[in-house]
Amino acid sequence: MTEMDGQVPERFARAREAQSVALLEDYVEMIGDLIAELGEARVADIAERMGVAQPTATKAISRLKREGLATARPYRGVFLTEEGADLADRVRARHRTVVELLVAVGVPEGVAELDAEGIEHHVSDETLAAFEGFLKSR
Amino acid sequence: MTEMDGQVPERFARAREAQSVALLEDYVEMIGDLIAELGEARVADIAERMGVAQPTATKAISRLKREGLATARPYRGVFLTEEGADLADRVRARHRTVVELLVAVGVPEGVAELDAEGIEHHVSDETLAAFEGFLKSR
DNA sequence: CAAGAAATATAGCAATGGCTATAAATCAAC
DNA sequence: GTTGATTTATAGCCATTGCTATATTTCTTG
Repeated sequence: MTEMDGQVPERFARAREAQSVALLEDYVEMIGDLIAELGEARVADIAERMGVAQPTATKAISRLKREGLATARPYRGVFLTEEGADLADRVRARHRTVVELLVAVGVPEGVAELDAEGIEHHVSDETLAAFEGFLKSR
Repeated sequence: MTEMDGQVPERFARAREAQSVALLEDYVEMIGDLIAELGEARVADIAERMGVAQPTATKAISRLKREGLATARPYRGVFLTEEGADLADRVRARHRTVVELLVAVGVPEGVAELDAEGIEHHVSDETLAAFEGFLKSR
């Protein structure tokens, strides 16, 4: 045990909070990718890439709209708000940094990609800055 | 984009799976800690340390019993099965390694503890091995 | 050992994130 | 421009993980 015992509940609360944001981040990044590649993000494409059924994607998109990250008209494509696009950029950059960090400490490329998907959502700004510093100073 | 585009849905599915196991791991580790410290794990203590209400802890313990990781009789303490104790040991070791790795690449101790709580559940055996190798070879 | 305090369990609610089945809207092609 | 195919939305289900309120059991103490 460490000297931080008193903060244990807060640690878990923080991890839970991060998890609740993770899905939003994944969807926003994916929508950003689709728009960049295809000019628009269709529900069917989003569902396929996320590996979920189409109604699941529709429901997630509703939440994105509620949170002000995306806009969509019924039976039309999905688009990101400025806030959503900013978030997508940050998520993408963080993902790259996490993969690079993992590779830098010896994790095989493919494994790094797989693990980064889960890890990235729990990397705070401070840790991300440390990762960048480490990568630069090698 | 990388050369792994075809596996994107599997990546997310894997991250989701890891998330569903994370809570079990946290509870098992915490119960192990409590037994080591106090000789037994009471529901009230588990709830307090996990930062959740007592019925939430009770419900989680039911799941642990269902999964064969813990045993408990009503109104009595909670104990780990052999499988649960093994899991607790592995989780604890992995947690330490993740914190050490983070510190090794420049993350401040306190931040490392916070972030590790979320990160550790997404660290595969292969990545963990790479972390250990990196730490040893410094 | 009886009563009150403390701990645990249960009931029931909400949000999230899955799913299938089906309805409704759009698109394509004749 | 209709019709059939495709796409999206909706309805309704399940499990999980939280919560509060309340019942029940155990513990403690006079």
